[in-house]
Amino acid sequence: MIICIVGPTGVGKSALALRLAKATHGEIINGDAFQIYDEMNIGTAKPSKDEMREIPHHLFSIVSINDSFSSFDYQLLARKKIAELEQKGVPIIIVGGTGMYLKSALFDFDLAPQEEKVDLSYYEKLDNHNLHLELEKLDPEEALKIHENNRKRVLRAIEIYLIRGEKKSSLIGKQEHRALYDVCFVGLELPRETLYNRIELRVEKMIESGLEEEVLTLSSKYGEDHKAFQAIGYKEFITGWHQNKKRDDIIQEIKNKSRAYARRQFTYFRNQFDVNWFSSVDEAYQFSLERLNKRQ
RNA sequence: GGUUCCUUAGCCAAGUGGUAAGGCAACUGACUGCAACUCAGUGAGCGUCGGUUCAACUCCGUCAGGAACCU
Repeated sequence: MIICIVGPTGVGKSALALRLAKATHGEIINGDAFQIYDEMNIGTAKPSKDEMREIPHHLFSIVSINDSFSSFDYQLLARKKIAELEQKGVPIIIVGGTGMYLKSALFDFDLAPQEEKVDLSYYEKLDNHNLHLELEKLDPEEALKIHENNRKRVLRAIEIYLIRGEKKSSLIGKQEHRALYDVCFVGLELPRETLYNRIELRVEKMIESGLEEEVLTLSSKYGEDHKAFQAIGYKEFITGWHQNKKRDDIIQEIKNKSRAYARRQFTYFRNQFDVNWFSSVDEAYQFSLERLNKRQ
């Protein structure tokens, strides 16, 4: 039995996971795209060293900022870790806010093991509209689903076809769209206003804890051009410095982006997973505990 | 007390005598190798009252609120 704790940023997922793990001698697997990276601690609200020492935490800080990481890598590592813990017979608690990572690991996503590079330069030169027309030729079904302005996704759908020789739509069509594990999704929610206040407070705490210094240190150590720095808090400081933005404006921007992110997470979890939602942490805790105990 | 100017969605803001750009925020949604990414959709009839006009948010006046300057 796997308990997968989801919800928007700042609701208290990590704390719930920790509490559950302590009570059940369970172990925690990270389901967050940026807590994966080493050295990004303050901005990603990673659990503290003490907490990690107390309870086994997996898939935290395992990738260097230099490395590129994707949902394929996550799928591989997470599944491996799940198998290992199932073998060991401990309760598994996955916590994270990255819906797609969770979905790709837990559901029957078909991601090709190694992806060769294909030359997309012809496509990259096209404007949005013509690029979309190209996808329409290769994979009309997929073209219907992706808006032509969503260049990134249109390009990726074309790339999938070129690499795999099969349409993205047909690859997805072959899947059963069900979870591969006995997993129970537990969602934490709060009224918008309460959540937004918590998020703002959390950002302020991050600033006090030295987020700005962390960003400066890491970006000068590794350079600024890394996927990892797309993370909220890092991105805003890096681009803000270049644009000579005022510190307060940068902080405000981080708050805004965090709120918008929380909103998107709600949309994702509500509509992509079958989640048991709780606005009370205690109730979520009780519910999860019962689920875990039932299987042991 | 006088003169001039301003008043457009939650905020910022463009605009024309013929029925209102855009940005931010908010909300809804999409999401199968960048996902804390990327993308789509949704809102006002223009401070108030009255007048001119075929037609006013756009012209005239009234009142209210605000700004600047003068005394």
